[in-house]
Amino acid sequence: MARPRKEQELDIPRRAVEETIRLLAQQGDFGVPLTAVAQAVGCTAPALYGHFRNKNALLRAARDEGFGRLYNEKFAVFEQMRGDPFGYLRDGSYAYARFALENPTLYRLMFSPPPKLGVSDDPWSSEAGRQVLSLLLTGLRSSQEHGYLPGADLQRYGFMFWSTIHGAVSLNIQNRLLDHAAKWDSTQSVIDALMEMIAATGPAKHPITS
Amino acid sequence: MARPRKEQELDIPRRAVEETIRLLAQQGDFGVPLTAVAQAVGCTAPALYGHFRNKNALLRAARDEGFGRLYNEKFAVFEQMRGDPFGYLRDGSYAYARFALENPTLYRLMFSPPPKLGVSDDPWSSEAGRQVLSLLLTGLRSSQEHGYLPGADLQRYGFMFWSTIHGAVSLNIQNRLLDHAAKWDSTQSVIDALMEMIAATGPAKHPITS
DNA sequence: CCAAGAACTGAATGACATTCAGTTTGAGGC
DNA sequence: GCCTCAAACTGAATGTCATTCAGTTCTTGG
Repeated sequence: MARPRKEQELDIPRRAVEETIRLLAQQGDFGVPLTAVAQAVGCTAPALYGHFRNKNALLRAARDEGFGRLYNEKFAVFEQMRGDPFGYLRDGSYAYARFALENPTLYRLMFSPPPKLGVSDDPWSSEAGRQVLSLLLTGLRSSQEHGYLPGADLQRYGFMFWSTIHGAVSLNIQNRLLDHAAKWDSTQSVIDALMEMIAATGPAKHPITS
Repeated sequence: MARPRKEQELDIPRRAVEETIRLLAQQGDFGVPLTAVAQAVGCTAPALYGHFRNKNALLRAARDEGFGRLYNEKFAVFEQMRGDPFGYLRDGSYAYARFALENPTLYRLMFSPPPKLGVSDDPWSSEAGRQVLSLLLTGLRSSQEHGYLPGADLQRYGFMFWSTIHGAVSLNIQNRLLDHAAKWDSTQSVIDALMEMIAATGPAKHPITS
């Protein structure tokens, strides 16, 4: 058996990424054997080398796919929330956190990749992350136009905003003493506190204390 | 050559941890070969198994040592800042950020360890992290006694505070497009913004805008 | 001085990633 | 329909570690 017949042809690149993400979640670790991916796809390990330079390239592809999925989820919320930038900031953050907590290993691959992935060597790899950030900045800019964060340096606040949520999500993912619900509550509490602070700067529609 | 003579006896456990941390920093990756650690220590790889159950145990020890060093640095600032809780929060955060940016790989090992380390299986492993957090909470409590954050839920704000700094540090460590100075500036900016927010809740000694 | 055990070492073993030569199939030219 | 070639794989190495184990050499208590 060598080259497969047309009927059995399978879209290895796409399926490999898909299965890698699935195995990443299943094993909770980046150390997924290429052999396991190949088996899940239905080919042998060397066959993957026809589509990816090496294992790192496959993980990079999975990472990019992760950014794509995260962007899509955030973008869906964005579309749904047109006209309510404050609501977008809140629900977009929830969506972000939910994605992270539901795909912890993929999230770790996206934001704490092992340096050997050579992520920074590839100009495309940070591009997806930048898109996610730009979505946040758009939300902040709109919020500012609606009276929130008057006079604030959005670049600066945007990074702080992202840092807070990324930090909360990371710490909660890492803390294995908490179950899923507890992680979510803890993360949501941080997001809510953040939103309260922003609300406090706004046109006084949202009261500071409940 | 088998058992070493007393003169050549070397404190393998301590030296192994030390060299592991050094190699971690040098290689910028958790994938430090045990052989390399052994060579740096001056013994063979199997000799390490007399002191650590396996490589993960060695990495856990390095991680604990990292928490110890971080705690020491924060504690030094704490002692130095007695009577100025707001100053402690600021300088303690700087110390935390400096530690993270100067030991990026060790920091990653401490806060984004590969799950296979089995970190959560060991009740001691989170203890050190908890001490660092309790130092922060003490700072917040003192700040509250001095008039800042009136009525705030410290547990909640403490976690948010930590999340923000951890997030900023993590994102900056990960961004390889920035050089060391730029990472530091970016992180400091986040800390300053955070401190401004806390100052704004205080006894009006610290003006909100510069 | 001796026995027992401590502390290592060198030589396997085993899991993977990665490479390579060889095989089979799809497609285009005739 | 047949032939040739490149594409797409496969099975069998190779190399890099982590980990184990049997065997060797010190140290120490008697």
